[in-house]
Amino acid sequence: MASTFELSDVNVSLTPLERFEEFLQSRGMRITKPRRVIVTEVFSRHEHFDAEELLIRMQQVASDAKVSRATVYRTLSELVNAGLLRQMTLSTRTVYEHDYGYPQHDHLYCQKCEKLIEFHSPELNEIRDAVAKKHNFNVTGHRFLVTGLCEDCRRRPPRRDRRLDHV
Amino acid sequence: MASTFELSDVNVSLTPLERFEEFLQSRGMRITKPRRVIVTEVFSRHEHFDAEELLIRMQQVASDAKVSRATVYRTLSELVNAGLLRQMTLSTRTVYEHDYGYPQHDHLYCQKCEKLIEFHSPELNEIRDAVAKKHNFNVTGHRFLVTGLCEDCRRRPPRRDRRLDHV
DNA sequence: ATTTATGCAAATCCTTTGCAAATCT
DNA sequence: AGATTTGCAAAGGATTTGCATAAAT
Repeated sequence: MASTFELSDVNVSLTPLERFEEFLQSRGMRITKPRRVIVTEVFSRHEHFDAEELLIRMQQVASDAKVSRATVYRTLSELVNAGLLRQMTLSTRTVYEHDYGYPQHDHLYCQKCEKLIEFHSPELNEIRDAVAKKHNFNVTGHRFLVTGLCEDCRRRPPRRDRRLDHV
Repeated sequence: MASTFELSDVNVSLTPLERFEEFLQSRGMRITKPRRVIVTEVFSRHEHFDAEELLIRMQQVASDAKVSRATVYRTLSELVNAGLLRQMTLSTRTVYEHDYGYPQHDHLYCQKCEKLIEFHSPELNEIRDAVAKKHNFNVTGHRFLVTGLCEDCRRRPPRRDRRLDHV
């Protein structure tokens, strides 16, 4: 059965946890301890992370709050569905980042140190929408990843392995 | 030992096979039958494909030209290194497309039928380079993927599963 | 004759799933 | 109580790897 939840209903003044609880309720899902603990941990830091990194962090919190790998994966998926997290696939791993209450942005990706640098570009959306219009395409989002070498890594001789170019 | 091959040395008038042979030689790698057969098959069609699809195509060619799965993967990787193919990771699979002798472009990705529509946008590079300059970032490439619904799929009610938004 | 590449099957990595037990409402 | 969620371990899918054999230089 389709949920009645719509993005326009988002109340931006809620904390991520409150927002997630609202989402769970709207779908008839339960507010459980593992879910609460995961959201709290996820939003305690702003850096990008992957499932395995989060799992390790989860295993370091108070022993009565430990969560299994399966639940970490399942909850990350729900957080994406809820619009709290955004996910993207880099060359090897799937990374997550905060989406809720965080402005839209894109990334510079350093192929050497794997650092992700965020930037904001309104012009990009204009280009995107113009292209979409031309193709009668209905845009729901985009992903723009600029690959190369960050400031720090430029000092060392760059590597030239095409294998890493795709991300 | 580092190869002396540089992108500026590319002779654009070569066929993909010739170009690959040149690449192999420059690296002291051997020109083998499986490699020749794969390159020929890969460049016999322009559509995007993944490793498994190519493997199936390989198994349908003349029986004396069959190639194993491992060799398909290994050769695809070399074709990317050689600059003949470009690869990108979609939600589930890694797809390849012709790069050699083909103009730079980006894609509209239909989340429903998984179609990839190519488009060209010079303005995009300007934005990219401007942002990079601001961050003292050395660009080697980029990937811009616009997600949504293509013209054909717009006629049916769109799905709203955030899980598919990341590609 | 050497050295590299291939094919096979086993191994790996990341993620998902089945199911009984635990936890919510 | 009744339904959903969790944790575990096993299953999956895609890709990589070790090693003996085949092929290229």
